[in-house]
Amino acid sequence: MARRTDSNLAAPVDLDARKATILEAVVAEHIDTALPVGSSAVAASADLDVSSATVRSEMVALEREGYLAQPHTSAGRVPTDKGYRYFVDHLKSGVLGTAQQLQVRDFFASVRGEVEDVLEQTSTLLSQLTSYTSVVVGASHAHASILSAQLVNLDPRHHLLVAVFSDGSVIKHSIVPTFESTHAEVTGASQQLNALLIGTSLESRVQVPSRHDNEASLVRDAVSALHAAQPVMEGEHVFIGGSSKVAEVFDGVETVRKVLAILEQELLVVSLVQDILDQGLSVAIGSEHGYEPLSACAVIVAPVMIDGAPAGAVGLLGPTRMKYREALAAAEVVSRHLTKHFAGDDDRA
Amino acid sequence: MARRTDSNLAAPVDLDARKATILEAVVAEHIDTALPVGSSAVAASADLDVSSATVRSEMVALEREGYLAQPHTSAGRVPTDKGYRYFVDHLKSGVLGTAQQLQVRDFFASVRGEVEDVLEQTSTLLSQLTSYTSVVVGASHAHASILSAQLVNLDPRHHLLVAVFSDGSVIKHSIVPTFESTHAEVTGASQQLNALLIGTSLESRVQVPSRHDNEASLVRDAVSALHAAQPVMEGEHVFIGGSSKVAEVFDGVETVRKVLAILEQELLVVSLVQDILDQGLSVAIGSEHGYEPLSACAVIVAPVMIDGAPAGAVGLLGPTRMKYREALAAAEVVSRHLTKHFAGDDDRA
DNA sequence: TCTTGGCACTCGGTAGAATTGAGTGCTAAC
DNA sequence: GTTAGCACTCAATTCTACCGAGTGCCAAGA
Repeated sequence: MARRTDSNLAAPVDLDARKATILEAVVAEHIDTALPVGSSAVAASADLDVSSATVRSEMVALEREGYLAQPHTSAGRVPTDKGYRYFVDHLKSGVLGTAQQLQVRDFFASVRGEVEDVLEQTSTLLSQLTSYTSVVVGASHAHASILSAQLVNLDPRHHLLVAVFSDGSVIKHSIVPTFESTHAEVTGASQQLNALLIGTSLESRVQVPSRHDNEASLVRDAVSALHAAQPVMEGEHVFIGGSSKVAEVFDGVETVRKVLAILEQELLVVSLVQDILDQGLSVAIGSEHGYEPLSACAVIVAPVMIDGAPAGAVGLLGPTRMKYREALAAAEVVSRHLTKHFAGDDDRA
Repeated sequence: MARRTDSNLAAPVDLDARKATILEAVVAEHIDTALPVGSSAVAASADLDVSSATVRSEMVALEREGYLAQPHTSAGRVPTDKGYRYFVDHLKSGVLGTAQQLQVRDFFASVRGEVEDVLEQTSTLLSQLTSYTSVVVGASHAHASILSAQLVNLDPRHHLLVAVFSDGSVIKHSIVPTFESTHAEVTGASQQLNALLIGTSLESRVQVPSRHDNEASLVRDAVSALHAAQPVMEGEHVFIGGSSKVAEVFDGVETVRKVLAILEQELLVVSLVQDILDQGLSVAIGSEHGYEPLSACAVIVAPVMIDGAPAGAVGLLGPTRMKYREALAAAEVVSRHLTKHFAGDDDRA
């Protein structure tokens, strides 16, 4: 399973077998212990029958090539982002533990409710499965068509536009005209809106009435409000689960603060996920995504499909030394279930 | 301004003037420096003309009475929760800095949009003003009456109930009957629902049709779905701003983790805020609210009113050594503005 | 009786020195 | 090309001494 397209990067230079084994041993060990890994540990663990001295000389090579780094002389080696990248690219895909598989199955067998609720709960699930912070990004409504649009009279000066979309989403928008409207005018405008908007999507432009009466004016206000809402929709469906994991998983208050600060900006999180997907990656390590404050992080993403079209994504955010195999497995399994949940419409009991 | 009712606690024993001055000096100094405060510092700062020895002997008394504590012999004193409580109860109310006042004014002069958006942005504002994590709890919809209810046909087996309330809120709920319905049936059910529900609130029971045709069945499903949604509504409107401040303001990863974990459970946050309001407090210090994981925290709350009735609250969460005067001032100012914003309906341009 | 200067004492924090030990790089021999 | 051997490096740990902020107590003074 390729975890990276070669589109925008030099073809991955493959290391010879022994270097690869050593690199992988270092990464695995470091992920486990969070400590620099020494040559003797590698010589002992990996089943290459060479002495630590040999490992050592290979390690200088790996360091020269940028896969490993030394915190200081006389310490063991630590993987660089490039080292993690190699590791991830050559990872044989893992499987979820049976207990976790069961948990996922149970979850999707019993979730019900609105899309938003499902996504929110999914983000909690994903975070529990992995002990990392999870991100679930919902579909954009841009392409959904409008099934119903109505204007509701709150009081003479305040009206509420409520639009229902074919994907089951609903948006509302206050309309506060500069004039008072009669009940009849609002009802009339509501009917016109329905006629005008049903079947259109947020992307399509519609012909608004050009008359100057209150009713026409309401219709114009409503339509423009609706189209103004479009950019907002993107960010509407971000669910972040397990933000407290950030404090468990990163060391250094400053890192924790920076990551939390990023997570607070949901729009930014959406574009982060989107960027990674656009790059064709399923894992972005360290500085591979451009977000400097997250340079200590690795982000895993997996797209969710509806009708074969991308319609959102699930993601995991952890330290660069995260447990890639397990986390990738979890993200993939959950995204697959989610895709099925929205496609086969219902694995409900 | 009383920050505590005496309803459930022994009447506050008032300390003699000198003890009070000393206690207040210790608290103020500790809030400022986060360090234990020594007798000489107090003797120097507070304008009581006594020697450090005298201060010392008073401090032993204050410690015996539970207002102060010593981290260890030969360290200065640190306030206990009881000490903070005295401090807060005798705090003369502060005023916001002019820059901040301006910021609040500007904010409320220019916010617009749906209630949810306003509340969310308010929570960000409050957190920026104070450098603490903020909580904004929106009104419950229980009392709002229904202005419109309609059933929209997504496909023959999936319908969406959309209800609009007099307070401008909208809720939706999927209806997935066990049978397929014609367009006419859905439209019919929609009309019946409108007739049935308009003017009722989520609290009032309505008479549902007892017939056995599809249309009646849809109506029953929709009504019960709507009433089942009620408990959920409470939690619908919680906005937490500045959760990254948690990492700035508390020391100890474990504390940060615990606090974040609490903040993740929005329902819990709502009841925390509600509990504090119910106790008649505007500040809950340390273990005064029953939430053990938050024993290192102080929580400030200020109710938001609509039409004279409580309709939500704003809150701030910080360490027990938080800057009470400023934080209280910010919470009060913001809650007042918010109240005005929703009442005077609009200080918009 | 309250206040205060004086004084011995406590104990966390810091700074420096010594030590440890994991791990390296190099080299000479296999 | 591999490896055992060895000198070297350097963070981390331990130990020591010591400083000093702060206390508690007491005896003298108001």
